[in-house]
Amino acid sequence: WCYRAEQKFAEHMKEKNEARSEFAKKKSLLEQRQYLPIFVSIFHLLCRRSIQTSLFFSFKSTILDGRLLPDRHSFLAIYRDNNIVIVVGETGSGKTTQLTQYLHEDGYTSYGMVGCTQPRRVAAMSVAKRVSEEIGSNLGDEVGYAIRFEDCTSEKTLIKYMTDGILLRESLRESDLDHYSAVIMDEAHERSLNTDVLFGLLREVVSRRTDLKLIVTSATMDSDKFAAFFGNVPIFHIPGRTFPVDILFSKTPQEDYVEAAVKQALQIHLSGLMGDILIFMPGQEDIEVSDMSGFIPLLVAVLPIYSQLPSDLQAKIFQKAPDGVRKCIVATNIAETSLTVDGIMFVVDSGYCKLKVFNPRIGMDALQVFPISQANANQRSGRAGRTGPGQCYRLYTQSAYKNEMLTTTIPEIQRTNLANVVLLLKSLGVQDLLLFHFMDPPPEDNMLNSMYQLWILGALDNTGALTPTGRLMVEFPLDPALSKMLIVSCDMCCSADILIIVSMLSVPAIFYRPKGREEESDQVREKFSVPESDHLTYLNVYMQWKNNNYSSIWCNDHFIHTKAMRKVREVRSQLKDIMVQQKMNLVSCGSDWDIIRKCICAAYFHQAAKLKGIGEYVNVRTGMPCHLHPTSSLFGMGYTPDYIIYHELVMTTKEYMQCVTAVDGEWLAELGPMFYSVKQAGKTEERQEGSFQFQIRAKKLISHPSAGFAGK
DNA sequence: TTCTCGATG
Repeated sequence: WCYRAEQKFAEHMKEKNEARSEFAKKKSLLEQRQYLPIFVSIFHLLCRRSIQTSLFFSFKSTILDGRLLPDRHSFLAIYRDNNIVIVVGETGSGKTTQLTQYLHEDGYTSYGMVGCTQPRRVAAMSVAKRVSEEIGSNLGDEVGYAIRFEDCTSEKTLIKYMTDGILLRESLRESDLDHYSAVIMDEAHERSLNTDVLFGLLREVVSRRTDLKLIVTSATMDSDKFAAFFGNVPIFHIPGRTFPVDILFSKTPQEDYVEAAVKQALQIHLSGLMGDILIFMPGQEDIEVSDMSGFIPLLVAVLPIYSQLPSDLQAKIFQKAPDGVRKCIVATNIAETSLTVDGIMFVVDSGYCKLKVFNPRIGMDALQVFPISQANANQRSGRAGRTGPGQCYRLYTQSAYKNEMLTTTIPEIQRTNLANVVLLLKSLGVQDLLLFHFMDPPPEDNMLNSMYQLWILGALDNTGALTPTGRLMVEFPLDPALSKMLIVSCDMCCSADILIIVSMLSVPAIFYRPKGREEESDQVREKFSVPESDHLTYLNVYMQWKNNNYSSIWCNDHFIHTKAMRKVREVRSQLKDIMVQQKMNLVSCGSDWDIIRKCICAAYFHQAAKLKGIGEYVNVRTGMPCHLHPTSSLFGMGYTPDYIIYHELVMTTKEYMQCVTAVDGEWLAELGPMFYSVKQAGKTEERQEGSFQFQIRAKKLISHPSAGFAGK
């Protein structure tokens, strides 16, 4: 009974509604709601302190009545007495759709909205749609949602679903969140960057506003930690409805996880058991390399899925395979949380994932393969138990799981560049960032480095306070250096052009390089190439796309991701609105591309490299060798400028600079005087014309500002 | 001469 209910409820999350379940057709929405575990089952309350009394009464009344009362009553009773509650809601418990409605039904929406945050946009949209149907109103009236680029709420809205990033932005405008009577932070156990910042902020807001209620959802394993962080608050457990999954560990460690995964999938297939297979791999490359050719005569549809895959190919994993054909989906961790495929009976888990880790000391990201955490492993195996009992084959030993894996993944806030977080907190008036209450504080090094970077960009002054430039930078949903570039471009009269470049840089992967057609796509890409700059190459691509009426056919013909370009246009339009609002003028410099390069230099002078040898560069400040990425316009051309700036430094197989632009040495000294000085070199034999030659040297900083504002 | 895990504003 339980299993069937879960199966049916899974239906409502599907984007396409044509296959509405019989359950959904027969039962009214109210009846469906009452089937949910959150409504009918007993809450297991691990209570603390004074909460015990109120819990006692609510359970007592349950028993007195002689039947199981819907435990929403005991939940609401506890909630009335506590400003913050942790809810452990397992998959299929109904917490996401029901908690908001309970609060609404209990009168909380009479003095403000009930807000519910989600880490992902699709979730915010689809849940809002479902809840508006349950309440019986049009989406956008009583129940609405807000995500970037789309605000589907009105003055009537009482229940608002949104991404956590939106709530964070709202707190900039209204730091006490006065519009809300209650906030539910859903999927908080995923610990997104925004969630972690909101944790610290909301903890303060609740202490200031005694009428604001907060619910934080968590996974079982970190509920105690969450409760402690918010001040020993009560924890509710709501059971879920999923099918049992057999977990099978590898007896010995696997050396080659790709090969092991393929073998395991074949073995499952030959076992004669029915059901689709989902394989978790760390990255796109492993997925493409996975040689499933042994499957072809055996009636298996091998389907790759990763975020960079064009959407028409992505859609294939949701299509029903022909009769008698088994689907074998090979996925990155996109299939862990972001998308759900029904009918998976077998999961094969490589035990690895790719993560970006930031090294503040050298300002470099590294994209590395790491063992997954136990939480990841459980999430992956759970994917086999959504529509029936399943099996999960883990390509690692039980001892590796127990002894080598972390219980949970290191939260993003501890492994990312914090410049944006620091800027946001500064603008929210947080004086001493090192004392800000993070659940898991980021490394101090990282915080100081981010403050330093903001000082370089002129967003913070010598005392660590926000400057007018910094205040303007916060307005943009961009990384600080990109905001800075946009602001500077107004004075340099190339804002319309920089606006496009900034928008292009805000979107991943413009160029598409399909397997088997690498050379062909490289040749097409070269046609867009501006020899001295990848930034200008991007501008060129956008202008040509615009001249071709933003055509998607044109994109396909030129190996350009249509989806990415559409997003560029959306971002551009949003940024333009903010510029208009901030009274920043929009002007193009036409074909004077030197101005554009100088403008880029004004915001990125801190990421400069100097030519050393043929096609080899070293970082001007650190002396560290770094390489042009083979996708760069400057790569392999005869043209090797003395100085370049880079947008990003990523360590993969080597230290690669991604997106570079040639700059004049004098610009570096002019725009980044805290780093560079111009030194007049003596005439040397090799140099002709006797002209001054400039040597840009990294200058030792006279005063390191972090010393000044570490404590303040 | 390489490849970008996943999300967000």
